[in-house]
Amino acid sequence: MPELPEVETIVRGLRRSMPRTPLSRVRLKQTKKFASRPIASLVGAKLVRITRRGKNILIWFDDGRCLAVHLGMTGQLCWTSPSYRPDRHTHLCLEFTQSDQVLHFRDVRRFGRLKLYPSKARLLAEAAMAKLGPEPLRISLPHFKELLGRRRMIKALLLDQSVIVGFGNIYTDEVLFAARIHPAQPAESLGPLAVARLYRAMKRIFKQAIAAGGSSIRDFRQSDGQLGRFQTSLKVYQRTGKKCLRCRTKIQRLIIAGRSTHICPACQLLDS
DNA sequence: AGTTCCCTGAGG
DNA sequence: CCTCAGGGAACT
Repeated sequence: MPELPEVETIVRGLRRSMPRTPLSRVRLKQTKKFASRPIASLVGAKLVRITRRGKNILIWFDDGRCLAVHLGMTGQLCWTSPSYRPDRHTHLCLEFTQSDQVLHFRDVRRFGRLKLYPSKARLLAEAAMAKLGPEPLRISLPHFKELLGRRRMIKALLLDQSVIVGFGNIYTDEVLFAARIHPAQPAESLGPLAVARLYRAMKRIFKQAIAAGGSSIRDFRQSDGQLGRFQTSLKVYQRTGKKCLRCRTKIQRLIIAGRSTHICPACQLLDS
């Protein structure tokens, strides 16, 4: 569930209380999924910055190394105090010299990823990173138009991180509703007006959701443990059977691109 | 490009 | 007990 706005919210929150002292201790739960023993070698390094690429959180150290964190579905990355008691879902704790800030990573369903890279060059060379598409908040309209010149269903295309990054199931449904586009519409069949609506809806919804601290649907928490506020602004996601806020038709749930999909059947017509 | 699987907790 | 939730890798 963490999509671009939730990941951006986490990154901004993590930056706010970043300790500048050396890492003093790494506590790691060794599971098959997070077999990340090399992370322990970060002791002594200092945090220099925290950035985002798509849904990946990049934690940079003064020796050039980078810890890449993907939250998957239920991952949480929070600052806590040294008195925090790791539970059975806490996989990593980073402690810092002369600091009360402890960074911990929890992931109930273990769909997340932790990986340490020796340098920026090695991170960028990683296939999973190199093939990521453009950032929705940076992309130009002409470039966006270009991405849509394929036959695939628009929803499948938006969800594909190698086409464009940051979309997950919630924001895809919301953006398509706002742009009045049916999720099964072949992308290349969208006219210039529809593409422009989609482009503007994408920018607006991502920006508003970031400003609201993301959407807390199930597990999402900001890096300080607070809930996001954008869930109250969602117009179609999980509103199956409720009235469309634009035309009062009942919202339908269907399966598209293997994902549960929410649409207003009157506002989002499939045209051929 | 579509399908399966990973993983756990919530809800029926 | 069963089904569902879904990001992304690894298949086919």
